[in-house]
Amino acid sequence: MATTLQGQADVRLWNRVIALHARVEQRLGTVLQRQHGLGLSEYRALALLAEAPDGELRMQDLATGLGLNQSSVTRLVGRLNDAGFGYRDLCPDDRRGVYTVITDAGRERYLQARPAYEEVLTTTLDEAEEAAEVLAGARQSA
Amino acid sequence: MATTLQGQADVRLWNRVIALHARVEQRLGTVLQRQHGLGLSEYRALALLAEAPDGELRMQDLATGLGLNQSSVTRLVGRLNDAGFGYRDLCPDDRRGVYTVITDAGRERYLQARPAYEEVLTTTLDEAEEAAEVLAGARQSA
DNA sequence: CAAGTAGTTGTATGTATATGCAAGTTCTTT
DNA sequence: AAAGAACTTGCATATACATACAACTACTTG
Repeated sequence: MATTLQGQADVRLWNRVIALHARVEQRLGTVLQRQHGLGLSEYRALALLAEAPDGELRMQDLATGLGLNQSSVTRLVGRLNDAGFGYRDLCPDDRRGVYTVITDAGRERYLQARPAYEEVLTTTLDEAEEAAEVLAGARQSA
Repeated sequence: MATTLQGQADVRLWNRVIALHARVEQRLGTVLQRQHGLGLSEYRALALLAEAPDGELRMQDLATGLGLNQSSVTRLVGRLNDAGFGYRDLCPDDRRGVYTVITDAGRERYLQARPAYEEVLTTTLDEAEEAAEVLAGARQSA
């Protein structure tokens, strides 16, 4: 129950991960929203779908792939639907299952947004020299 | 505007950071909430306050320290207030400023929760062998 | 074998909440 | 007096948790 040395080292390490994560995600979100009208989760869902075979995934797979709740994915896919970036399709062999399929418009928007995403990411990681340190991981060495 | 090699490498790296972040934060949040009745942001705010000189910080400093918005901090501090873990105090030299001061109850709850926080963190990082990889940072080497 | 029953899995919906953005208020500084 | 800073408040929204429902699976019982 006492706080261990390893524990405290992990806390410090994790604090830096959190800070880096917050900064990067915030910037990515802002740029995607302002320049491409896409939320971060929506962008990532499109990315997963675009790279999936036949451009379709089941809700569950999207959920785990995005690190989101199943209910969150239901709503996320709803938004993609409303925006015309995807549509639902029934699973023929398991009628409980639902596929989300990316549309051409979805693919197009994804491809339009991708360069901005990558650029912001690279820039921000470069900028945070700390990133090198953090990712260099002082963990095992503690 | 094209997607660069560095860009794609960064995307893959970042995807792993995101996944690790989601897993760790989710577990930390669950344990703190269930076992200690504390949200993750509240716990971290208490941690910052507990370690600050005189146990007090200005809203701004809390905001940047937590990676949160000013408005979010206003409400977060409101919750700490309601829970009896902190209170507001006016800044004598700049009457726009507001200090949030941690109470004894706040310190106590923080100290109670800390071992769980550290243990979950260490366990989850250990568990994710991937973490070693991720934190080993394949960034510059790409 | 057919039909019913129990338990599990895949999604969707109701509801609560934490967060962000934009605008407003009070104080400071130049 | 004007500009800016620190905080608060109104509002919108994305997310999580609990719950509900439909479909599938495995047994049991007639």
